[in-house]
Amino acid sequence: MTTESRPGLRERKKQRTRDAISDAAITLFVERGFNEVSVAQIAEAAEVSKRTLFAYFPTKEDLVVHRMADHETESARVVRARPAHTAPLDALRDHFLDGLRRRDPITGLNDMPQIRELTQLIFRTPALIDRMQRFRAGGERALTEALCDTTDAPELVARMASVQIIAVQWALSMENFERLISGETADARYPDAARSAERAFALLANGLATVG
Amino acid sequence: MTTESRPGLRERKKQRTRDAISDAAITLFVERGFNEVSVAQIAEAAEVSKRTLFAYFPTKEDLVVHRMADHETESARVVRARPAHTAPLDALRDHFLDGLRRRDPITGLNDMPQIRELTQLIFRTPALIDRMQRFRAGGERALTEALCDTTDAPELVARMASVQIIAVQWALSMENFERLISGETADARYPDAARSAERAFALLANGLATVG
DNA sequence: TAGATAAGTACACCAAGTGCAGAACTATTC
DNA sequence: GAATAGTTCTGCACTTGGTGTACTTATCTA
Repeated sequence: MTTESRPGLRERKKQRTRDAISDAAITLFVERGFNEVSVAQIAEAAEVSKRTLFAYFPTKEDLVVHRMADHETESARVVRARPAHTAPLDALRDHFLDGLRRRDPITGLNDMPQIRELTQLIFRTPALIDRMQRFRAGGERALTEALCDTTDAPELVARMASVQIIAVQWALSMENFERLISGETADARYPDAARSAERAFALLANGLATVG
Repeated sequence: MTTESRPGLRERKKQRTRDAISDAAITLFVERGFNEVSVAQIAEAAEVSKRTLFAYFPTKEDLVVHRMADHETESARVVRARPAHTAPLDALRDHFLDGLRRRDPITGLNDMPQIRELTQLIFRTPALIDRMQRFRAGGERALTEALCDTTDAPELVARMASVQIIAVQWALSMENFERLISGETADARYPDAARSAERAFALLANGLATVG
């Protein structure tokens, strides 16, 4: 009756429940603000018990930020998957620029209403910003390892390079977020965003001494 | 009876109360761990009501991290106060190296028992790490402004330089913290710490392209 | 269809943090 | 130096995030 590749009913139900909870949460948060909605209200809206909600998401913050979890190790993956004879930094720059072109939400350059609302929610809520920073730390660790494994740079250099790169990517994304929040469209912002990214990566490559 | 410069009894009492609460908190936290001590117990140990405790410190985390608040704008101050014809990055490097020599706790290179214990407490407690990151964001903003005000670098460059610098300083301090936590003494660590810092700042100045 | 196993629920509980009304204290003024 | 105005502190009730537990209900397997 069920094909061999399809997960069982149990797994499908779990996924549906998980989505129901997350959707209810984000809808309510966007509507009324993170602190103005209680987890009890979310559980009620998703038609599950509070206890079940916490079985799927360990904290209230995770109801929102779990959607970003995939991106945690993105930079590390890009470095590992880069073509031979390509410098890590070049691969990362190209990937970021491609993200801008594709309007990847992670670059801050996506102005679709749902994504914009989610972004604003996060940036208006200190507790959520804090939580995002934890992903950043994880991303730094993963990138450091990727650099160590795929280049012959000493560990200190890998660590420093990695924190610099993540910091710059983060700052570029933040800048784009802010512009979009203040009303600019993604298409209008794109040319400057791309130029900024190119300059920022050039700065990473060539060093701060070049600007006095 | 009181000299004109001395604050009134009320102010002095406030300061004493504040110190009593903070001291009680840190003593208990170090003894038993952040999550194993409730604010009610801290209030009791400091002989104030829970309500008074929250009048002085807005959250449980602030009981610990308020001691770091002064350092938030340290980098910005260093840049603003640097001698004429000195590059910001040089001033910051010299300041960091001087911090290492002085065993400034902020560099992670102080192994006095009290400071070591406090450091370990923070790094063992995710909630406290999160809170520390908020200082970092403030430090980045302040440094960006300082760079804009005292150099003719465009704002994008100032922003990127600032997040890179703060990221590197943070990573260097973390490295020192970890070494000391794993048993090394500050004096034993010092030579490597200084060399690492010099290399890291050189990397900032010369760029990542220099290392493939 | 029986029974093992996993998911979900109800309920009681703890801790962080807030609002409020009044008590205790400090500063000021006559 | 007593009245009083202004702060700080307290006690208490309350909300909310999060956990432990014993129990029910649903899915899977044989």
